[in-house]
Amino acid sequence: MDQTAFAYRPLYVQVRDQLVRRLIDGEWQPGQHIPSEIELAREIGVSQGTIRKALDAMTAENLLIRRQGRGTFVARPEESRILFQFFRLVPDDGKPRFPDSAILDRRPAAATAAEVDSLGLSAGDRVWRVERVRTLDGAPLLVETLTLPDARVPGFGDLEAIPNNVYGLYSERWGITIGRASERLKAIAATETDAAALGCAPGTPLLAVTRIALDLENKPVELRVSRCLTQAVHYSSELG
Amino acid sequence: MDQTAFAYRPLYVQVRDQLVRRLIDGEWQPGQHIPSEIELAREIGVSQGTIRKALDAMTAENLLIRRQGRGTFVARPEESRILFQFFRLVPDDGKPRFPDSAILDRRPAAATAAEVDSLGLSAGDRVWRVERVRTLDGAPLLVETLTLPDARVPGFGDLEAIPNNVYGLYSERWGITIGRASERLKAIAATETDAAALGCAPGTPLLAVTRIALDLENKPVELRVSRCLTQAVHYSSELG
DNA sequence: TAGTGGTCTAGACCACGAC
DNA sequence: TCGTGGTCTAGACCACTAT
Repeated sequence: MDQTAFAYRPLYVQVRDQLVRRLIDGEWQPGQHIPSEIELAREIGVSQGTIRKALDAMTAENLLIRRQGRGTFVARPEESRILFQFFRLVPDDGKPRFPDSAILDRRPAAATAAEVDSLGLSAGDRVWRVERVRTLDGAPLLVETLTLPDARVPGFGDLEAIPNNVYGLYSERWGITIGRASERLKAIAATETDAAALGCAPGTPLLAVTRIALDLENKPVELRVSRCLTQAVHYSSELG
Repeated sequence: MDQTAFAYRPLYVQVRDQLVRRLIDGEWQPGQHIPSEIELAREIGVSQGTIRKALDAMTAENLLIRRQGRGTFVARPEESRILFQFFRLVPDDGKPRFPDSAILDRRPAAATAAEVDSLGLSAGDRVWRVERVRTLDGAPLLVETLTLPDARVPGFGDLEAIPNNVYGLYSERWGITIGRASERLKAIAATETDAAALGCAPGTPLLAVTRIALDLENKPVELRVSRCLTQAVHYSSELG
């Protein structure tokens, strides 16, 4: 393996990139057992220690799960993992729980300027927009708008139902793995529409969370704007 | 070094703990050059590889800074680092900048129940409370209340001024290093008092950020409640 | 018992910074 | 040129899991 390329990249980084590529290309499916360190070392032609550094890096990125004595597995977008990795709204007095969802609307549209910008589209590109309300213990928690580029999710309009865990859907239906996301939070006042959906008064302060979800190639997949009631719930963030 | 203790801890973790202890005890000051890997390996009696794993772990915790060719240094609570590590409010259209501060009030008090709970105090313990308003380019950005246990910051009342970067103050004055913090975010309506300080209308939606800052031993040092105007600014959070 | 990942070691060479 | 941290290798042993 070329270790003296013009733009120098450590060998273990090159190995990591090659393995990520094989994940993207679907050679290994979510949940699947991948070859052991020794097999990969033989196959790729580097030492076991270098393979280990690459696998450790991918484990840190939540792409793999390693279990001593069992092997290395491709991470799956299960609810429990999503809950831990991507869902930061926590009841003030308890453990994180996954809210239920009810779809309010699903329709195709032309991307707005903001969507073009966030999702890396071109003017006039088609998108799907989904509006849903999510509840915790029956009480409305948030309303959110999901925007998906039509080109990324062919056949989206034919789906009979949209599951609660849409990241699992993206993975199963289109082989798209959400690797990371960036969120922007603001405090806003509830509009008439939001207030009706949430059962609160117009003007109620809401936590607006704008999320861009990226796949393993860091290409944007989904834009999500959530408006959340935070009376009994907070957004949790760990620094450092 | 005992590697077969009852509660098994990897050698490199034991080394890390020992080195963190030496940081806490002040053997190495912020900014100082610590011994090289080879020296530490000789001194502690483990291999250079084990020292490296311990130092890498501490680097990942932002306790150390390593520079190829120069050496390993104790991280300093400089503005630029704090800005990156602990300050998540970013102008919508630009790079993070450190806001200016103006102290509104500073007074001793008995800890409230919430403060007792957050800071691990006992009922009746004394605290210092600081109220300040912070501005970005002259425009009010947020008002915040800092609460410090009196026992942790002897002589706090004698300070002539309270600097903008209080984490730097904690480090210089009392040898306290803030290692991490956890934040809880909610959307609230501006009170009359907050509105007056921020120059907005009462009832304006504000982002309320409640932060507990912890030292290297994971003991709480400061409770901070910030109420932020988010018209031109957002709270940035990276997931994954 | 066999196979996996986790830890630890020892030594080589490379890239970077200071002199 | 020297000393630093960064990478890479090879091999040993340990802890965990499945059979």
